[in-house]
Amino acid sequence: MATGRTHRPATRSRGIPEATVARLPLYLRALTALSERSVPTVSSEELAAAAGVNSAKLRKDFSYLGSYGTRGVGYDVEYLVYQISRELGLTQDWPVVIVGIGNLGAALANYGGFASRGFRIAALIDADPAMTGKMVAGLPLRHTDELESIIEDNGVSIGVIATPAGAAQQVCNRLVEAGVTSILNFAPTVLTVPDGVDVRKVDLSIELQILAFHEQRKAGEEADLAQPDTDAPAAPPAATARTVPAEKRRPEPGSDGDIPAVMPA
Amino acid sequence: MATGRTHRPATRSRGIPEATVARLPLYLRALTALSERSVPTVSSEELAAAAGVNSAKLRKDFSYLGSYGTRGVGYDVEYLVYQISRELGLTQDWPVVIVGIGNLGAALANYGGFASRGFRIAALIDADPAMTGKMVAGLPLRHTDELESIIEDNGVSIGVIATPAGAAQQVCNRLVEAGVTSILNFAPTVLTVPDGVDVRKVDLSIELQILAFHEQRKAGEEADLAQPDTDAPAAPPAATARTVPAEKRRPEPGSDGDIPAVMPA
DNA sequence: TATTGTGAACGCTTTCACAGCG
DNA sequence: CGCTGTGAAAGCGTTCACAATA
Repeated sequence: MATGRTHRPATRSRGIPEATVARLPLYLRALTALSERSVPTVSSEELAAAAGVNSAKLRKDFSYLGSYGTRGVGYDVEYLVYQISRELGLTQDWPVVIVGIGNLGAALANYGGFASRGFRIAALIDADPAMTGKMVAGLPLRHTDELESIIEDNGVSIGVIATPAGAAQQVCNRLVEAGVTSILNFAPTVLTVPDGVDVRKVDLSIELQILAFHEQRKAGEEADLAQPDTDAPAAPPAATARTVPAEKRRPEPGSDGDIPAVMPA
Repeated sequence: MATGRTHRPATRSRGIPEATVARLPLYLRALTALSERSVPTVSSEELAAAAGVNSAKLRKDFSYLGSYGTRGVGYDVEYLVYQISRELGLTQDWPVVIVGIGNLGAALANYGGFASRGFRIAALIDADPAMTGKMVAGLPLRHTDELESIIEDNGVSIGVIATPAGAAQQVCNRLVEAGVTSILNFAPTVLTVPDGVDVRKVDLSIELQILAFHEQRKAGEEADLAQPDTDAPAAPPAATARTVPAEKRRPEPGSDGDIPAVMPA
């Protein structure tokens, strides 16, 4: 690198590692905050701290975009904001639809992060006819029947699925059929899509379970040799079926109200 | 492995790769579905398909837990459900608090995935005094003042932060101070925590930005040599500050209502 | 025979450490 | 001198392909 900067720093984009792409939004956020405080330049060390990564990683990441820094000085904040925004495709307008306006869908519609940075909610779509026309986040709910026309009319290529698990695949199919090629899935299901369609999933229950794993680890380290195999079945792998010792949750008097148990775990 | 199965398949847990841990909940979900359909055994191929991974990966993952399968047959569904549940720490009760009951917090409180699998909402906490006592998901909202006592009284070690970005670090500090050691963060900020505290973040805006990157890629591949550098500033890295070409979003007549623009990107 | 369990190869990601340069 | 940019090394994670075995 260093030498030979050709005339197109633009489509040098070929082959930015996925791990780097996933961090660019983080850097962008930190840079935006600096920009708002009118900080003109920032070192890799400072920016890395703000983004919660280490500086070597950050420098390596930026090296995939080009040589945008100045040795001995750091990075120009505004310039980097622009370059990263462009790299991420945020200098253009991305109409999105949100399908499934329950608690979560409504939260998403009201979430500022969607409206900012080039994302624009083209429509909120729900299957419940009784909800059609109701206003959420300033937008009228549209019925699922209109899904295809909404997508085509608005040139929507990004869809957000916030339906119950059972409806997700079907909604997904219709989105893809209508032309959506990127999907953000909040429903706790594995979606099957054709090649060329990207799916990212956000799964609250999975995140909690990962935390529980580590939490258990911590607890186990203290007591260590405790936990002499609770009442675990030492059943031979392919013998009589073993059942989880049923619900052994203590419902803690007075705090287990009517929490819906959808069991999407 | 194979040979020498010692008496404690239990705390063989040492050193399960993080990537594997992150997939265990996925397998568990697929297995639970099979269990509900009373399917007795499943092959790595079938289970992998249901979980959306390839079978080699699944077998490797399971190999870290122990030899729970039967060659020529497959895995006993119930037995695996139990083993994975135990590995993840889901056979015990995990009281959690959710802090910040806005749109998102309420959605989380109502989300079935929280209530299932050993997670129990110990309390919903919000800073707004006007909200205190209001019922959400069958639980009364508690005021932030009670945060410490709630955590101590209930032995809460997992906290969910769904506050605005500005309040997140402060809430986090109080949670950690009171004894929480695992945090699921929905606020778009980097949280700083002491060693020994786990943080996982869920960031809607980041996921969308990653999708936008790939989406842009796809579009670029079609038109390819098009996009001759929109109006990009070829500014020398450390020269005069470059500003993003201001808002060039077309507000698409009639659809840019009062969407809050919090800009947490 | 069908399918698991796993060494070994491969590829991606992170980290190191320092040359290059303003 | 200070800080970026980057080869090279180290560390993980995935995939291959096949020996082990119920």
